[in-house]
Amino acid sequence: MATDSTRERILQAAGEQFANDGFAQATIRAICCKAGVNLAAANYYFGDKERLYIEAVKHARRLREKQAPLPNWTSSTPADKKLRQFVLTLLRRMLCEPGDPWQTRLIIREIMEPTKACEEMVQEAFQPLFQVLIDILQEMMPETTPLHTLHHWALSVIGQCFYYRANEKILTMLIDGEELRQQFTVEKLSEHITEVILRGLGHLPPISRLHPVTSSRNIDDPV
Amino acid sequence: MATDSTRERILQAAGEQFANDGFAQATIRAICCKAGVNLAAANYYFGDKERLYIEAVKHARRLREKQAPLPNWTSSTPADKKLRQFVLTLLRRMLCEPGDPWQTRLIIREIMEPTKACEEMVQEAFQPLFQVLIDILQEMMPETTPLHTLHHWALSVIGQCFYYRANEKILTMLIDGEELRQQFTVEKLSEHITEVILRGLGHLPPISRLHPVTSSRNIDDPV
DNA sequence: AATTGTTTCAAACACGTGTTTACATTGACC
DNA sequence: GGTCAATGTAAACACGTGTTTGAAACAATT
Repeated sequence: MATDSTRERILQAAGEQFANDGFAQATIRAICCKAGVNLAAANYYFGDKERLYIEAVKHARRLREKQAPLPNWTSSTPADKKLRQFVLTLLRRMLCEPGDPWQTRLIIREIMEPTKACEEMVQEAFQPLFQVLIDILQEMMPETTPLHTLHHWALSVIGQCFYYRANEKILTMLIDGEELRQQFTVEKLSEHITEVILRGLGHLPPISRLHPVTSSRNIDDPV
Repeated sequence: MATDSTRERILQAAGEQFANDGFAQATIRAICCKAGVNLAAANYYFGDKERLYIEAVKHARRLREKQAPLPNWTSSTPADKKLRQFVLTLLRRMLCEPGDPWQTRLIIREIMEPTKACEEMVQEAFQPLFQVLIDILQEMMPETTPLHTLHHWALSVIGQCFYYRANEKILTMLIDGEELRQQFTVEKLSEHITEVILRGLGHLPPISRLHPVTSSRNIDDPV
């Protein structure tokens, strides 16, 4: 049908506009203009601006998950390999190169300023993904590890990944452009983040033995 | 002068409104109403909405730095203690409990969606803070460590801290409220984040020896 | 007391926005 | 070909917003 074409065009244009300008700043006029359809078409297909926004967010998330899916693991896949691939996938979704990352920008916006679209997104996508990460970490830590400790480590993983997308603009002001291009690729970042976690969990040899343990307080290993 | 009083009142009200609603959504009418001054007063004192916003952001940052300053260190202060206190300070600024954290919400907004106010903020506050962190890390890592590696580790620290503020709403949907209240305090979070980094750098004993090193690839220690 | 500069105020202006409406066009089905 | 529902279009509407204006209230100085 031709209707699907206009509907799709509006959804695409709306996604880009909302990602760039936010919900309030983006105008239906600009969206319809970019989509090459009449002003009233958006309201005709989606009712009002808010429902259009919600649909655009859902659309963006579905797109993004297809573009960067988690690999299939077997029961024999080692946990640290799963962690490595998990981080890589998360970063791919965040930074989504190559191509225009409007989907992720839109999702980040929704995370920072949740609307009605957020709840669906969390339950459909974030909650399961979070659980996958928890399961991986659980394999790498003692059985007796309390749940909140698993949560802390999981958020350490996600936090590091999230930062590079969220503070993109700040990064370009703090770090030289050439260094960013060469050392802050998806591959190198995922490599670094994985190593921070693996070393932290004692699954990799320490980074150097030049500096001995000089903790200013004692850590009692509960096991 | 009485003029200073109204100016201050507008600045305070503007900060709260902009923090809650963002630049576009916040209205001068609402700000002046909350401040208890006439509608035209905002334009009278600040010219236009954008300059009011910029002043509000500057005001918020200055307030926040006074409320949570970095401690004074001597040359004999051990690096891991400095790191611990750095993380604690950063988290205090982010989460700024107790009290209404409108200052931080406004700053986070500016980070996510930079305007003219951002450049001043980065150069006056973030750049120096970033350098302090780099210096601390440099003390804990081999002399030969390349700059971009220091940057990676520094961003691992900041990223973990940032996440808890930025994704506040998401956290409440992923993690039980009671657990959040008990296990996600500023003190416990800073403790965890510091330990992730210290263990990663080999400055603390590993978390457990139950699970042996099972890396699926080799790490060549360049030193 | 008069004057001058500053601050406050209510009202109005100009503009952009989401939404609606009434009409035109299309396209499938009998 | 005629009918009718679905879709596309342009214009208008209703409302909220940032900003301006011109006068009133006030403070300080002469």
